[in-house]
Amino acid sequence: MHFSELGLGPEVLRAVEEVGYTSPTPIQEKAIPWVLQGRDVLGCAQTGTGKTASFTLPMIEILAQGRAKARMPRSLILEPTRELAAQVAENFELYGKYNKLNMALLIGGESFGDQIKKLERGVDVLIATPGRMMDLFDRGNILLTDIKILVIDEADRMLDMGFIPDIERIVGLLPKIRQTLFFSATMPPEIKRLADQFLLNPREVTVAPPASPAATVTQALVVVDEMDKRQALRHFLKTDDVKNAFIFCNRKKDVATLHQSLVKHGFNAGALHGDMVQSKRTETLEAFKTGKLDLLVCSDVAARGIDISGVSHVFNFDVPFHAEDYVHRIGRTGRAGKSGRAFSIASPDDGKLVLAIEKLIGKEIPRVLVDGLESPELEFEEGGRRRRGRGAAAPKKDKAEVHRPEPRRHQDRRPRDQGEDVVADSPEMDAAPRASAEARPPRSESRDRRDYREDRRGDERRDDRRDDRRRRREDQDDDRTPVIGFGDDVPAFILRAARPPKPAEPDPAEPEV
DNA sequence: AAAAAAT
Repeated sequence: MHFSELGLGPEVLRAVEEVGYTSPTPIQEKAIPWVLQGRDVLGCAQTGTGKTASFTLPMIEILAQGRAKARMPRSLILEPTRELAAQVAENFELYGKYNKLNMALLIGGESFGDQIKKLERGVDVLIATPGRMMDLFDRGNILLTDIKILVIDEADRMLDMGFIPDIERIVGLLPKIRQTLFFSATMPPEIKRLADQFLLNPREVTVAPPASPAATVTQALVVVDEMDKRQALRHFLKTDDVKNAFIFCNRKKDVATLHQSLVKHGFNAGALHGDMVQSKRTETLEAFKTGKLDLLVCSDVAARGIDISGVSHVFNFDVPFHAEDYVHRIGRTGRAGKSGRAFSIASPDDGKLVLAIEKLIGKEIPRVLVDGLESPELEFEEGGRRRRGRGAAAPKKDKAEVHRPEPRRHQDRRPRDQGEDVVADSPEMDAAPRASAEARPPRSESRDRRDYREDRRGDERRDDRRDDRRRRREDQDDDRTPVIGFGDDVPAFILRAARPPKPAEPDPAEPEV
């Protein structure tokens, strides 16, 4: 199947060709002809399937005829997050290169002025998040009477985010005669109801979810005490050949503190969450995309849909609250047939969350150990009583067998504070051999621990048991090589540890347009 | 529980 067989015009085809794609993905192949015929489409597809181009390409084609009048856009695309909206806008720019279409991106956090100016000039394509869209409408800057095509993207996520009332209101303002394209990764009853309400005799297009990340992404999980999480993360960052990575936190404030901590440790990291100024969000994401930033510490704002090719790792600094988010997060790597690695850092309290994830993905996430860090067992609450178990398996006696040599090309990217010229603020716990814990001046204490304690200042729930453990650890011999030891139950992972396995399915590598 | 989205 070739793009030229879908009924797209020469301008669009030329743009597609220049980007380097020759054959459409399944959803593009199925949906584009229907869209071109003016039919409503109900698309059941996730990001990563080429979904975006399945509506942008035919829309460019359709909108190439005719011209927009001032304030009367001819099409409207609704997206759940600002970043996704921006991504769709880029898509239009890319493929609309040879069709002169006017486009406006209406998202919050950016000045009204420019957006209003564009609307005044007349736009063919309006790409918006619901809040800003309604705001501008209520101010009288948009007339929706000329909308010919409506796209509702990621409907299930809109539902999760509580946007459905907004969406219903917006759709109520549109002409009844129009073409509607409705996409959702899942079809729960509430979404089905919406689809019935918005669509007229739609063609249903369903594509299998892209090879589940569970198959294309090598996963591992470490259980450490809450206060050791940063050190565990840094260990992975330095020893696992990390080219670039998403690092997910559950809370915005933790995104900020972890980001600061990583920067202090010399990592080239940026931060992204929904409370940041939009200009910073855009700038940071762009820097990460173009490789100016190696690491992106982020909240779940970036968990879904964000498409950056060639991300080598995903780290869950926190185990996500919702199991589905785990799948979305690790799906940021291992894209387009490439391999990816995902490490999750759990604290003992995360037992239930880990179980939920393993149930969802249908397998156990291989446990790993970080040398030098104690790995407590996961705890599960059951009927008020605590049951423990299924943490990491006991470390292997024979370390040599599972020893992974300290890598190599990371050395040059490594924070400068490693080694002898350790300065006062220098944090790395293992940086230099030291005497006993008692003999050490307080400032050589790990920064993490200080930060951690500062975070918890005033929090009386300090756990003496932990202090004991900590002392024991600090007394340990210090000239150890950081190694990941693997639990007994995961021999396959050990064998492949140095090189991620090929995806289970030799992915046909359908180019995503 | 948290995060997302309008100011």
